[in-house]
Amino acid sequence: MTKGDTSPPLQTTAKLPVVEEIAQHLVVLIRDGVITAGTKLPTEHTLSRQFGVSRTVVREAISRLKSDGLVESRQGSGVSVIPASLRRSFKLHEAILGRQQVIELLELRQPLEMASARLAAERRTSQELQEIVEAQQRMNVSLDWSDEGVQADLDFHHAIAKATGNPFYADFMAFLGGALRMTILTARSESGNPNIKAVTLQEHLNIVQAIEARNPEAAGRAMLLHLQGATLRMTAH
Amino acid sequence: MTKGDTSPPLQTTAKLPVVEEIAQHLVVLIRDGVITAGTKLPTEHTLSRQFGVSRTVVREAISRLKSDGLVESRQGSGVSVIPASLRRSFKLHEAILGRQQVIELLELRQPLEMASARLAAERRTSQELQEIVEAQQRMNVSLDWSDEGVQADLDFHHAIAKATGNPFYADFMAFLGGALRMTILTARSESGNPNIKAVTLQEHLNIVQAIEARNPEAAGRAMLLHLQGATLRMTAH
DNA sequence: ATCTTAAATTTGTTAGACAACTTTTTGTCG
DNA sequence: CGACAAAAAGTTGTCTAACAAATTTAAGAT
Repeated sequence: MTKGDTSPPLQTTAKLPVVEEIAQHLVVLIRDGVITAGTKLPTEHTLSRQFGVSRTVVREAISRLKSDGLVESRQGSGVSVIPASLRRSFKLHEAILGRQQVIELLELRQPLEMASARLAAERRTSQELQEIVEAQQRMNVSLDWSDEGVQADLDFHHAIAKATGNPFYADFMAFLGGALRMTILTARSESGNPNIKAVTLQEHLNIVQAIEARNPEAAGRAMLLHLQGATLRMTAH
Repeated sequence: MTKGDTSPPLQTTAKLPVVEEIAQHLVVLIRDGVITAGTKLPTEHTLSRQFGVSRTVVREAISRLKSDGLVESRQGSGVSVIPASLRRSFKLHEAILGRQQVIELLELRQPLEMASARLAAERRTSQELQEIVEAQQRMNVSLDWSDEGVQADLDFHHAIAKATGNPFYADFMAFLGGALRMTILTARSESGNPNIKAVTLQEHLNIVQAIEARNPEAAGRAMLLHLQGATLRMTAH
């Protein structure tokens, strides 16, 4: 008879770790301007007593804020809040995205993917083109429309982003792809339409051909068509 | 007396904190695939001995990785690496950007700013328009071409991003603006050309008018012109 | 061999201590 | 009284030790 299996303490929400809770609490305090930029946080001792936890836990929470560039600590002085938007971190607050958020994220992705395709068409080397084709083919042979197929799809877009020669494109596309991965997976599993795969492959082929021909305009246009189609397939419940 | 007058540059390397160093080391291990996704990290005790630091430090480092969604820890089991691209964090590794990185970051920003302007022209409310105009005017009255002028400039772009109604645009633009802030500041201080300000203000005015007229095409075009000009001013040392 | 139970691992959290550094206070001298 | 130097207090950085909680592994009994 384990003790923690029943009767959730129903105090807040769930059993989310103490450190995470405190970190989030501090983030809210900073974001809402309760703790103005430039001023200092309460001391670790104070926060420790205030939250009823040990200093270690407080330090781990603050360490996360430092990692995100939200605060800066100087030994002997204290922990000061860094001016409003100098955070060098962009993160999704929740791991799982709601429907509205997926739409918004796709709306952010669209212009980036188009620019990515255009730049790739301009700058791609033969080696980078080969990697794009390889991902395309791997998606082609994936019989089942599930995990590895989605992975090949994401790799396809990532390969294009890498072909821009701009590492920020590559990194950010990988980030966005990871965030949308689950959504893509569920969307495809729910709609059992086998026709979708053929359509997607044709759209991909158009993009590849434009990049191969070093035609930025055509590449951007083909990517736009692909994304519009994909968005419909993903968001039309 | 300003705070930055001390701290002579005799550090250059050995200054970075222990926790940060270890965290970065672990990130590299994961990114380079030395520790495969799905497998577990060495135990905290092992890492502690391996790095020659206490378990507290190791825990703080791991806590940062957890915050970025890179790893997941289960009490009693261990710390397992989360599948490659499920990280819900996009961050700049270095706080200070080199010249090449600035160019690349601007290249990433351009299509986003254009899309932002287009969407803002479509969806902006009168209140959001007012905020854009307010930032524009604040930039106008800022006599000196320094800190608050740059802040108003960033606020201008941020206000446009907020007017898209898409919070991801707003957040990401704030993030990019913060990253480029220093570069903008130094670029403007170095080139003492007072004509630049008039040009920039005129470019901003064109954008505002297009958004006010709810003309997405014109807004995107005006933003493109503005960014191309700004890029030249920033990168042509 | 299978199930149950105990022991060993491993992370989560707490407590206290000392070092390194900064800020504040105090003491001294001009 | 004011300025400067030294001492004291405060704060973050790191370490050690310990226990709690959860999981995994090993041992034991039927």
